[in-house]
Amino acid sequence: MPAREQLSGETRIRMAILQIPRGKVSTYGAIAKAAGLPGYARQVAKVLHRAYGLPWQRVLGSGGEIKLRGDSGLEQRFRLEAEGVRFRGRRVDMKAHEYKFAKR
DNA sequence: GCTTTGACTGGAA
DNA sequence: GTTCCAGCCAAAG
Repeated sequence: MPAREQLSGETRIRMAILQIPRGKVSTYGAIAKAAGLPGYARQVAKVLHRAYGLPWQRVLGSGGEIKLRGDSGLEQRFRLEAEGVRFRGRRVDMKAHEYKFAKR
């Protein structure tokens, strides 16, 4: 298999997102870092926007805040609650649901 | 190949 | 709580 360094940023980001288990969530910054690309939060957002087959609902902004607007935001919240994720106001209870990526 | 875009972040006021 | 600002940089057009 190819070394991680040869994979595109998009691919790495996708792999990181796919590691998030059901009932857990993560943030843009954390995913970028887990993908080996610290500071690429915006890239994560763009990949998610395409999100072919990715669990996009498990990705939140810093502090567990939903960054989507309108319907998408409501749907995200709805889907997460269906997985057992608890909300406090407009944020997810990160203390209970933040996913820590495995160490390389 | 240059310009725009982006579901961001963290700090300051 | 808020608004504003600068930084990050690949992917899309």
